[in-house]
Amino acid sequence: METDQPISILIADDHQMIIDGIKSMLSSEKKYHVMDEANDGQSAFDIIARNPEKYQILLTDISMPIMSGTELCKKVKSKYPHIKVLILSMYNSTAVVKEAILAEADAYILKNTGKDEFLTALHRISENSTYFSQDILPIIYQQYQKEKHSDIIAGGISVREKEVLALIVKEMTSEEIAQKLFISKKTVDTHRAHLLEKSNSKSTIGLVKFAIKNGLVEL
Amino acid sequence: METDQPISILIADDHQMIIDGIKSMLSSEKKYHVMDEANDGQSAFDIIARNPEKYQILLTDISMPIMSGTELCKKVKSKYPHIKVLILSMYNSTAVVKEAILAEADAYILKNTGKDEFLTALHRISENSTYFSQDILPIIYQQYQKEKHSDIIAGGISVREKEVLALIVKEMTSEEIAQKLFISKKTVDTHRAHLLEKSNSKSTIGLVKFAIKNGLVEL
DNA sequence: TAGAAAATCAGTATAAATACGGATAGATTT
DNA sequence: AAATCTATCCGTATTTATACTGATTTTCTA
Repeated sequence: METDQPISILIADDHQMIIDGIKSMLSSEKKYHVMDEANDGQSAFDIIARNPEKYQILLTDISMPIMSGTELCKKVKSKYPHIKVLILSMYNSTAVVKEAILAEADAYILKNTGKDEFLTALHRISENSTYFSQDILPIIYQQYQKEKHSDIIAGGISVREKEVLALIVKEMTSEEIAQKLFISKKTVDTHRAHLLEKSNSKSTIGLVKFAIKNGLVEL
Repeated sequence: METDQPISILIADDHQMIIDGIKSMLSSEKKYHVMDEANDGQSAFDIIARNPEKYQILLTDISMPIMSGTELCKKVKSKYPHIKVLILSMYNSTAVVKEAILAEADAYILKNTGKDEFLTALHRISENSTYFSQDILPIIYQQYQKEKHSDIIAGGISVREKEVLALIVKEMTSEEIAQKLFISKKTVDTHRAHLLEKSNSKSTIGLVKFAIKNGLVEL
């Protein structure tokens, strides 16, 4: 199937410039063809759902509004396993990489890598192989397997903790968060303590940076 | 001079993919030619300093390591005023736009704008005109003129305040910051209060987000 | 040179976050 | 069945941050 007609690609990125850049980059490569594009995870998923057989490769950013790249990857991989997913990320952090692996991404590259590596990644996943940016290889061969709980995400942070973290980043106090989630302020404090540990932060400030770096929240 | 030989461009961006994307986008436009590239502000400046006449347009990202895009813009504009500067930004905030204007940028566009707008911006600055992304036009025609103090940056934040902010984002307490800057903790608290006002934040969390959004710190 | 703004410092008070040291119930894994 | 992990809760104490109302010096600029 790689011989005559080009491999069709769907790009999901909230930065139009990245999309246009990639399209231009690929315009000279007749092996690939960018069929459609989306600016958030949900639209990307909808586009695929409308005609799943149309796409062979999904090229997605990590941090996008409405639905993140990793969530999109998970959903696509579970419903349309024939689609290869290449994740593009701004940051090179253990947590995000692990999340991408757990989402069963086929390739993961950083946005600060060049055209060559990008094309290599595309070639590899077209051959049913995988490609992970060189910088993150050490991370992969660690014990990510044992953390394969569906309810554990970036850096061992639970869904509940993530929920609390999102509200913290929204400048809410423990008191306010407690009310919003119908739990005690003490419980929120405990979550905070665990978040501080898991993110190796000294204070809430570190927490905010952690959340942003790991794409757990929208800036 | 626009007639025969292409207009030479220098790109500064710490994301190689953006550089390659832009290069691909411009490869079909024979009017422009990307001569060189840099991954941070300092290298970009060095490259220009080595041969200032070689470049007609500087295309730079806002947030870059070592030297930011706006700083780069200021330095280039003061030493080599013949070079037109187009600033590429991730975020569309009043503060950043104002900073870009004060840095005398010729064009300012967002990374989520498409190829067309990008080319329009290039054409405009080639004709000694300016181009500012449509979304930010209202901001421009406000009283940015009266804030034209060289020591005032993003959102009316002074250099000292910016200094304090940078340390806050590094998870330092007021006490620690006071020691580091050889001032009283009370002074640091005052700076904090002013920063909270100017960034419209309820707490330090908002301050951190503000700093990141406006490229005042490296994440 | 008068006025504005920045940078410095102070007191007092409250609110919020962090650090301890616990505890319990439920789910999952080994 | 035992161990582990999550999510929930409590008390006490300390540290940090924020709010409010001041003030002084310097620096720049209109």
